[in-house]
Amino acid sequence: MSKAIPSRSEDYSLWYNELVKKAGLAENSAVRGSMVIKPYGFAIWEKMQQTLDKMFKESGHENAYFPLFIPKSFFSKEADHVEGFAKECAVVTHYRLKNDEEKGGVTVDPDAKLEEELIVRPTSETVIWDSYKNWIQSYRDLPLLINQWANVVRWEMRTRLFLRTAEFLWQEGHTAHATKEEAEAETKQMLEVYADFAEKFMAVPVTKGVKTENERFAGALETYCIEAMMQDGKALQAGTSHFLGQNFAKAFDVKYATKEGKDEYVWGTSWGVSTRLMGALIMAHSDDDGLVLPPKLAPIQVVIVPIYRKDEELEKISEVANKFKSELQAKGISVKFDDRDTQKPGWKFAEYELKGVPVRIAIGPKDLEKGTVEIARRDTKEKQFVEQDKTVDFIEQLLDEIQENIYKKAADFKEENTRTADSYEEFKELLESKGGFIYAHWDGTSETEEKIKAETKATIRCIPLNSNEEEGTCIYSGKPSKGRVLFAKAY
RNA sequence: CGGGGUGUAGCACAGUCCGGUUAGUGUACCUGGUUUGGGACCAGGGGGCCGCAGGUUCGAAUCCUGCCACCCCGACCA
Repeated sequence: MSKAIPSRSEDYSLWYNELVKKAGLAENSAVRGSMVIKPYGFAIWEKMQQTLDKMFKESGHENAYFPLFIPKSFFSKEADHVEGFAKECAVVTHYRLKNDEEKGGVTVDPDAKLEEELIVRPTSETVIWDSYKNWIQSYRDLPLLINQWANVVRWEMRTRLFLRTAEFLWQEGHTAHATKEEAEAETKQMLEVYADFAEKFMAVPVTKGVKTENERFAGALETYCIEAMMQDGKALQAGTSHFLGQNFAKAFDVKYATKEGKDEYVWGTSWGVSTRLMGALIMAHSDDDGLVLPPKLAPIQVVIVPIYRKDEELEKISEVANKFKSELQAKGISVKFDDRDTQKPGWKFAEYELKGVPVRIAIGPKDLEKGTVEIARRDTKEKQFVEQDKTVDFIEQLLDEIQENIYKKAADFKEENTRTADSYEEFKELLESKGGFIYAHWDGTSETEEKIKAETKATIRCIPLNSNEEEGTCIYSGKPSKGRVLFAKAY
């Protein structure tokens, strides 16, 4: 099968779509807007999950599970929340089918109408806070630090594999605290966890910041986020962490008794990342030959391809290959020895490049003679011969080097495509000609933000956390501004 | 939901304008043989509700109507 994918320069969107499908990550399903995550794609997601789950547990969180269905009435308890999600909810109205006498097949049984409709969760704040009401009585019950791995449904108009699907997988953390300060600290802590994960594991550099009022989570007082840059210069929101204040505590009447015996509302946070991270991972590093995976998240880190003519040769090569396989595995490196005789070496090379396997070892008759192996790295496509007794150490080091290199490449790209604009003309010119991230002054009003969005399609991705205070004037309104914010076109 | 485009073998496409033998090509698949350091070659073979449903016609992949799905551009989107 010809697996060539379109080039990025030709058509970036098409390149992404084809890559996702050809690399065996995911495909569209029979259900509109919902994808099938295929084994290789799911293996990458599982690695992300395992890593994140460990990070959550190390920071004191526990996993739990709450229902998929949420009673409709729960949504209306928090006004901003319902407004934010109402437009994209899937609703369950009946609980039974029956045979269709007229048209054949089955039809919804009108006698099986639910008293109260159920909403398929688009996020779980409401159902979780309803439980928290019963779980929290006293300051001794706090903080409550819960995470849930789940699927959620948001009825999106236009979907794209991983980046925006009607149903997606994610984790959502929901915590309750005695004080505002504690909840704020939690919100920021989880933002740091996300940023660490993105940079150290996904090798994707991110900008940390706070969302403007327009972009804030429905029901939150403050939304923190990490924003990544894709290879086409567009921004991708990779994770969010929300400070909910006492909004949900008040909506669901979650109070605790203080040491002094007074009743107080608890303070909440919620935070999440989704299978959208897969999109970020793919778009940040991959090239026209296929995926480029960071070693820390690659399901297969090293693949060994034998090159042989006769069965005796394969036998000898297998001995060497299996020795490397077990030695590498002993060091915690995942290895696949592809000794299938149904595909030729060249075919396998192309296949594992498409799948983004970081390191490839080829062993052939020449290597047996010389006591070497050929080692190829996916990120730079460099190949070299390495002596067999140095191979294991070499690879261990090489995996670290690849992890670092692809991070650096992405970080350099992000820096090269981050610019400042001091006038609206310059802003529009930069956005049009170069894209990328643009730091510019903004007067702090939603009105200005929306006008800029309408005229240029760029939005304020965030107000960066590390930005220096700098007096200036808004590029749009000319009004005073205390610092630059990050603008970009976004996914 | 609005504008545009596309649905033909697992995948990529031709054929559709102008209806007419048995619907083709590449690739993938199966069999046999030769091969194997970058997607092998030769020979033979199998695979099609032509997106779905209706209609026009002696006859529909082709014409008409409706629907569905996907892609692009908008709108929408934490």
